[in-house]
Amino acid sequence: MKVYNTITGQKEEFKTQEPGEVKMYVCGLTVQNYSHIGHVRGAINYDVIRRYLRHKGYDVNYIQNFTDINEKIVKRAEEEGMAPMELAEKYSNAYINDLKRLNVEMPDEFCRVSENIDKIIEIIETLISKGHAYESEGNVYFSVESFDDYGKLSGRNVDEMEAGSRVEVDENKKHPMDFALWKSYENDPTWDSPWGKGWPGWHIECSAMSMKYLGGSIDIHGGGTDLVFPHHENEIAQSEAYSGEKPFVKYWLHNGTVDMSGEKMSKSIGNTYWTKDLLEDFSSDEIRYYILTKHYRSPINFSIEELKNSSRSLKRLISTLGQLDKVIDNYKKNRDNDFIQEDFIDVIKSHRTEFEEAMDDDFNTAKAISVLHGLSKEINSFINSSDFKPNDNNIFILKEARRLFRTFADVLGLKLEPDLVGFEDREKFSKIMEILIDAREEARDNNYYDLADKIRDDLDKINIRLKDTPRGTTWEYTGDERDDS
RNA sequence: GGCGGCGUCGCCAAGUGGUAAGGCAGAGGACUGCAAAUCCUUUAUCGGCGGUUCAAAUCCGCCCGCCGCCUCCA
Repeated sequence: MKVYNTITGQKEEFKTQEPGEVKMYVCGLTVQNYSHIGHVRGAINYDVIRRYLRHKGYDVNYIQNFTDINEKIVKRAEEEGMAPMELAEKYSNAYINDLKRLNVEMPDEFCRVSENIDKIIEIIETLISKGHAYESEGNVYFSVESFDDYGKLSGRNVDEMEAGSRVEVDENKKHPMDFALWKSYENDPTWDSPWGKGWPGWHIECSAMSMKYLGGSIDIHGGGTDLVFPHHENEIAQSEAYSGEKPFVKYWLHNGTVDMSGEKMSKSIGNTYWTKDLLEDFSSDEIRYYILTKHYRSPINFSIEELKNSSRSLKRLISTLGQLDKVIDNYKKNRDNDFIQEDFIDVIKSHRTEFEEAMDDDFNTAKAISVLHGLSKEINSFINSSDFKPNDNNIFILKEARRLFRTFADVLGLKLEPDLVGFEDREKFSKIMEILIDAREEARDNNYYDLADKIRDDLDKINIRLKDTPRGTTWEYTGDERDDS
């Protein structure tokens, strides 16, 4: 398995420090507002990476943080008229809810800055005693000049950067690139520290928490590409200066951002798509599928139009699985085993290999999904071929195919279930459909096509589509048809 | 100005040296009472120019266009 490592700029063979175990830390978000499609894109990318690592047999320990205290949270709390910690609680819960609705598995642990102040203080104290940090007016700064490797992740050189060219340099800093480990702050919420009341700087939290929850050196550290500098660069500096252990992180993974019509989506531009709103109109499968048909490192130029387009592609997979279920579930014991297509087993096996090869190559979900489409086509051909007969052998083969299909879907976190909104009592509903289909069958047998077509057309209007197949009529709920206008 | 990325069929998108995956949309055909679904067939030489090579979308150089980071950001 190969993984693209930001720090080397290359795909590297993936080897964990402890055989069979992966220590993975992903930067979460500052819980100051609802999550948007960009946040969730990362969450889905890392969710799939985690699922795939587990599929490969790794035991994955996955930690994600919440930044629950900083200037922005305080500001937002004022706007919403609540206490900062209350606001953080509100939006972290909202985020967790978004993740659940998107079928994103929960991390093994969510860690919060506010709960780890002790560890942060301990690290800062050590950094000061080692000469990597200094205190000034109640603030503590990390000295970038004290750390020779500074810039190794983002490929920057301290001297060449125009620090302060766009932002005023804090006069307490010895070097313009120095960054805060501890910030002096008077009003609540604050924590006591050897340097007075205040709170941690932004970058130190991830160093502290990844070390505390996962141990010294970790295998995978993920986040958006917009975190490479300065956040992750600073994390490396702090962590390695603190522990003396290198590397702090073995593989740095960065997912691309979600842009809006060529512009980066951001709150300041106001072109944000909130996750909760998207979930009103699209299923978790539709959102995940859309995201996963693009490589995790590529930027996504988001548009509703494209999301709809990719939904049509997703439907194809759902439909295949639906057919598979029907053929298998309707099968009744049968001794007629003369049609056996042994080589279909090989077809299934080769798709398994292809899928894994795609995922082994830096989690190429786009390619993996195309393998799924290939398998879908094979299954459809098999089931719909004129000489297909559901007998013991063929049903056995189809069950294998279904199992593989499901396995792939699970790795991608796709449910591939038909949209049944409004049909909660499905069993009863199915019986009603049977009655309708029978009645229409009879109409057709007697050449009452007008009536038969009326039944079909009327059902279509309420998003139920009938399909006349060689083995009888089936129905499916097509979901709310969305206008493309 | 510095660092990084991108430009592949109408649209989305894989593909990092061996002669262009897949999906959507389109066209033709099979199936159907007609449909739908499904299946089959069909549509590109890879932003431009030059170079390296037996061989390049893939490597190198230059140019054009777009974007991200350098400030909080997933």
